Amino acid sequence: MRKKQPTQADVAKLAGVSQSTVSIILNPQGKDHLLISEETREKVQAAIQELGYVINPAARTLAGGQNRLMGVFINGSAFPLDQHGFYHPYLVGIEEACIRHDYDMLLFTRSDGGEGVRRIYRNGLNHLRIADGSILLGLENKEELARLMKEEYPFVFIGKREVPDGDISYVAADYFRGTQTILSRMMALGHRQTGFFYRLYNDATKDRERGYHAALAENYHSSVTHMKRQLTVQEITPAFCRDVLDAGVTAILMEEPAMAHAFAEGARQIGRTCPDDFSIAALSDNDLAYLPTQVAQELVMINIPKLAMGAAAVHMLNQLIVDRNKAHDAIQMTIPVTISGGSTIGTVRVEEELQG
Amino acid sequence: MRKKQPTQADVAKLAGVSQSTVSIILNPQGKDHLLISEETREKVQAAIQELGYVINPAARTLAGGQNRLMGVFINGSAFPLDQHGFYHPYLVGIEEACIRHDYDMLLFTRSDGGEGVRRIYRNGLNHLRIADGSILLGLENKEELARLMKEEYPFVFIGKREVPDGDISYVAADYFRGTQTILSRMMALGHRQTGFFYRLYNDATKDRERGYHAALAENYHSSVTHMKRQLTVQEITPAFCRDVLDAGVTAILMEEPAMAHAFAEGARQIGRTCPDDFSIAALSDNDLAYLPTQVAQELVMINIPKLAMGAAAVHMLNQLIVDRNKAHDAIQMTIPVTISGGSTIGTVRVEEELQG
DNA sequence: CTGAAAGCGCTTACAG
DNA sequence: CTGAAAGCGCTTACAG
Repeated sequence: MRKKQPTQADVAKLAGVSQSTVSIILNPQGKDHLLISEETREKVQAAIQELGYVINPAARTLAGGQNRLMGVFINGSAFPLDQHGFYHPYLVGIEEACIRHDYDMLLFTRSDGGEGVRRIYRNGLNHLRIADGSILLGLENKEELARLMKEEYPFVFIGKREVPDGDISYVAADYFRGTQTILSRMMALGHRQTGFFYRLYNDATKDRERGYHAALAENYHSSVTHMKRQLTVQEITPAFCRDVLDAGVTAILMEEPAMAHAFAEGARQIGRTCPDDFSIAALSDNDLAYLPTQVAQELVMINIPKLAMGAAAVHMLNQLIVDRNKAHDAIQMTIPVTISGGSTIGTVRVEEELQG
Repeated sequence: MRKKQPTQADVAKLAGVSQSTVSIILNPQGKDHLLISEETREKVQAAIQELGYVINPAARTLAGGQNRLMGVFINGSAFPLDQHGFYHPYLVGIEEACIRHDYDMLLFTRSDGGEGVRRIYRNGLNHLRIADGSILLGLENKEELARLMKEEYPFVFIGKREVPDGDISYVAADYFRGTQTILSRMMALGHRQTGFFYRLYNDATKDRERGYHAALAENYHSSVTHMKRQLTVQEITPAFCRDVLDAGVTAILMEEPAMAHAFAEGARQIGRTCPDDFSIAALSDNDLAYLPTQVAQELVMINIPKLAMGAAAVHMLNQLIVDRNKAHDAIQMTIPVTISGGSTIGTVRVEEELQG
């Protein structure tokens, strides 16, 4: 039979004080804390030692205290077998910042209703509520976000999400400026015919798209041919590459490195090489571990500052938790990206220009 | 100002029933659950929908319910930057099993008192108590284990730990049989002079040592020369290798692959090669990612079934939690290991035998 | 089948 | 400086 834990009342009885005195001593941030005499404090500490008292976090939360629990809701595995998980770098940043801010991490694992999508609400219950606040990664369900907002549950989204019913707090990568920088660099080297290819059309894609158009607008004032479409990696065949290149496109922006790699491979098979015949760049560094090391090093791409984003999310969420009783605007933070690689962008060949 | 969440009392009022009826409906495992009429049930569900009611987990825990929270206490980073963390494969198994058993994972991150060691108890408070039970990895502090036992907090240790005050529940790898198998294989190939080198002397080392002696005992009935000592990788210099080999030792067991690799390298520098001049094996597969791929493939070594161990820990802990009000013996489980590689073990050369 | 009530172990005004 | 008391939102006997 499991023994009953000692409670504050037990401690109080042993120390010869009231239970609230014990509570006040245990809560240094409370306003009465300084009023307790050193003598009382020592008696209580001694009783705590003697009984092996430990606080009951559930009772503390219920009574209005905090658990210092930071929830992490991932729409996927936090510990994928291959260790190259998309989310891993965010989690590194989150864990590190949680340690600094003195939070434990609560990983919600059991929200998969068998539909392949993890849901926050099941049976009408918000699982997140046991944590003081939560960081959300990869959640696509905007309804659930809207409901969390309505409940005024403190949360921070990693990645950008625009929801209908008002602003949510998020930390995002600056895809706008990253994309703009890369395309401007290409256009400075003479490229005029551009292509923009994405895997999914989501809020991040919209930012990249805006950056793409901003670069077009500021770098070229006469008309420019450009292609823009949604693609899967499987669709990037040699035939597709020929179509794109024969249309005169020489500056290619792909959402994912794997798509850029597939294009370079497809083009090679029809005798076109990079950067001689075309320049190419990726607008993220996702799943880089699955590409050859050389590609990972040479391909021009946007590096998503995942560690910094994870850490920033913890900072922001801590702020929301601390201020949870004040009226509060959403905090939205955009973190600068860096651009790596270099050898997949070059000047436009003279022949190309003559042809074009 | 944060809105107050609706409570069961609010739901009850709207549905025109008592608060306990709402609770009974929300707890399908409770004994009164079947007694509620379908009509009442529907009224209550409708009220829950309308109010957006969500249960308060802290209140539920306090009142004796369960949170289905499984704590994970790691003496290190759960999300190491290099992604080759020692603990990662355990966590993969734990996460997967937590999903199956419907637990969320609570990662205790904030127990580092700045001493480089994470502690369960701080300020006399057991942080683990918010979780229904916890899995412990890499905890060296036997005092804390003893205290957890005294409190009858449900926990499972990953790795073997013998504590003074009784048995703890653990899941361990079968280093005994793994070591015995490897050394028997070496001795079957003619090796008689053996060396056993370890990095730390802990409970796992003791198991390996027992396996080592078991193999010696069963394979050779006359006297045998053997070396046994504690080592760091740094100490494995060419001079050290010469000493060992010149002493006639031909069968070498190293705790870690890195130690085995260092020995093979050191030996190569003094002109001795494996498996011609000696056979070598590692008694774990820790930190394999840092060794050359070829070494990782060829070196004979014990593969620790980390995924299976993590999953088994969750199963066991779930059992302890379910049975927490019954008297309970500790559950101790040893999981078979496999042995990989092969080309670092060979027959003893005739010259060696003549020399020896 | 359903409700009134005790109790889980805390925090926090409030009263002295 | 310290204590008595209300209340946080549930679960679970208990009574009907």
